[in-house]
Amino acid sequence: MNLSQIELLRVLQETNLNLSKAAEKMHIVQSAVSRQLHLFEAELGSPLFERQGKKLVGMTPLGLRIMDEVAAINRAKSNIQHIAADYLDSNQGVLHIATTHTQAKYFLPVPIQRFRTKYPGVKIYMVQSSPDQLIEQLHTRKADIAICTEKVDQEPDLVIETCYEWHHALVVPKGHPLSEGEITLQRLATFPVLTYSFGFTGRSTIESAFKNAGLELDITLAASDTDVIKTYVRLGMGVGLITAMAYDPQADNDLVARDLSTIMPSSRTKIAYLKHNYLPLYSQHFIAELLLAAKEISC
Amino acid sequence: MNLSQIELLRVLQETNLNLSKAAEKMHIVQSAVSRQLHLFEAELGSPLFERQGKKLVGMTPLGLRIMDEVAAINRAKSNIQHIAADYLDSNQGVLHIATTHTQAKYFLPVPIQRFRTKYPGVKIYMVQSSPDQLIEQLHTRKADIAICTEKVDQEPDLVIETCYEWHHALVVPKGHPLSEGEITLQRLATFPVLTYSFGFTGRSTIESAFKNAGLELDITLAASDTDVIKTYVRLGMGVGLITAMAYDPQADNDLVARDLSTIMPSSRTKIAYLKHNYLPLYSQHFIAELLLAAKEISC
DNA sequence: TAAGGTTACGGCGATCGTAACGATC
DNA sequence: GATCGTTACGATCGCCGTAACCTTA
Repeated sequence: MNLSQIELLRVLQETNLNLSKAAEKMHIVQSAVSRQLHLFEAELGSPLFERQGKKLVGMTPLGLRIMDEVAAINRAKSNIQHIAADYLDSNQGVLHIATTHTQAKYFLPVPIQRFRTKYPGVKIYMVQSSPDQLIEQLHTRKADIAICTEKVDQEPDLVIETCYEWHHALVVPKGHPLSEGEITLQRLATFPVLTYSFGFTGRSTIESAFKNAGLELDITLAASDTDVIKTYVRLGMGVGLITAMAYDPQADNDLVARDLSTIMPSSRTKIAYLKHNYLPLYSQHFIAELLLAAKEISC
Repeated sequence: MNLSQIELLRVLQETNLNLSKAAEKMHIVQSAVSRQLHLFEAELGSPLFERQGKKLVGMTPLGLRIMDEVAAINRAKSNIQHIAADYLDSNQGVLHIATTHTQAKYFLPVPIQRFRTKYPGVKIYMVQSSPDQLIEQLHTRKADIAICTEKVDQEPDLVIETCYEWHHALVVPKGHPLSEGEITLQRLATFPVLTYSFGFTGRSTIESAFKNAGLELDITLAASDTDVIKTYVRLGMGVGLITAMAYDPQADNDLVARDLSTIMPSSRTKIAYLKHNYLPLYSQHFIAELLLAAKEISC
């Protein structure tokens, strides 16, 4: 048994058990991969893969059971490398942040800018994706840290820290009936609503708020992007329900924002990362920076 | 990085950072070990060991941090091998049981005999040791399963299952004053006591029982071995406090046993094994056998 | 001087790449 | 015939063992 055989098992999983693709990923010829797999299976004494003819079509129960251990080894190996690299120079490296458009545009700019001045040697990659894919990004190690609002509870293997709490706001064009007077869910429900797509930025809290009040919600347009929503609000297509921090008093001075914190439950944006995965010092500092920025928002 | 380098780090720890000893353990020459260590340190970019001259005298912070990952890799690697071996033939293998004399003599015979008839191909090794060393035996992998009564709570990395609950009994020669009448702690305390050595077989519950009653305990002789205690009871050196199951009505018919369950708290014997360590099927069955035998005792 | 560690060098074996072949769609 | 996997063979590179040397108790 050796580490490249362990690595091979991981790569095979990522390539749908395709030896040729795996060989390519590992920068060796396909025949070498084939041989190593056979050698490994021979060493263990039983096959790890189900085969149809020569093609790999699945894993044996033994293979499946062993993949857990394989994952543990690969994780630890990569941790060793990262810890050592971090120890050599904790001021440079790469940081992959998976998040949604809203966070990237309205929350992250400040903490990221501060982080960059402290760690100019760290390259930052933003991996934008939909909320339900964020966790997947962590597991496939395309991202080191995910920042998300929905669906991240009760995931084992993940560390989840609450980042900040926020409310939705209503945005309407100046002069719109809802720009004045008391806002209630009942009153809101009489207008067509523009808000986030399903799964995005607290959409679920909006739905449950209306559902609990026994009201029907008429969502005319759903977007994953606050700016799109604002654009259509400006066109008079309806009233916008967006996260309060996405309202910019200067840029959006043609719109009126109304606080909804009294009639809508709050949402929580969280930071998530893999439990057994080593985070370099700069990543830990980045998280600290996020939490600091979050505190400032709350004030 | 390769697996033998990882293995080397583990062996170095076990040999007090002695390269020559490590080489011997790994069945290669010392120069090879030296080279591999240097290569590994070079690959990581920083030393893992503190050196005085050429001697290794300790680990760097980096080295210490990395040892956790090294342990994880070695664990997973060994798990892979065991899982595969188990899958090949779950009816043979080796089972190391760490336990104390009392368990080995009075509790284990029945479950072990039953286990042997089911798994004649499994070799059983009894690792007798003192209770405070039992856990050490697990961590150093000299034992797969430990059976013990004291000091096994709140160990992380260990799975602990309660096996059975038992009480102490008093044994005295026939005709002894305590062979009749009500037994109280007060009355007991007026006699010299023979019982287990510190740390053994519920010794601590005996002590606390007397202490809570404000009584001084006069322990004339302490042994780790019930048979030694019985021998000295026969010689009239005092009254014996032993585990109830160690009294054999036939073999010990010259002694009288008195139940102490009403005046002495019960003790719990537990089964312990490493958390991230794969236990072969037969080991799992052995544990089931233990729990079954424990149930029968309780009846 | 013994014990522990490093370095140089030669040989052997593991593993790779090339290449030809086999199977399956 | 294109894709995917296996097998044979020669070449290379890594790693071990021998051995000479260095350092410190």
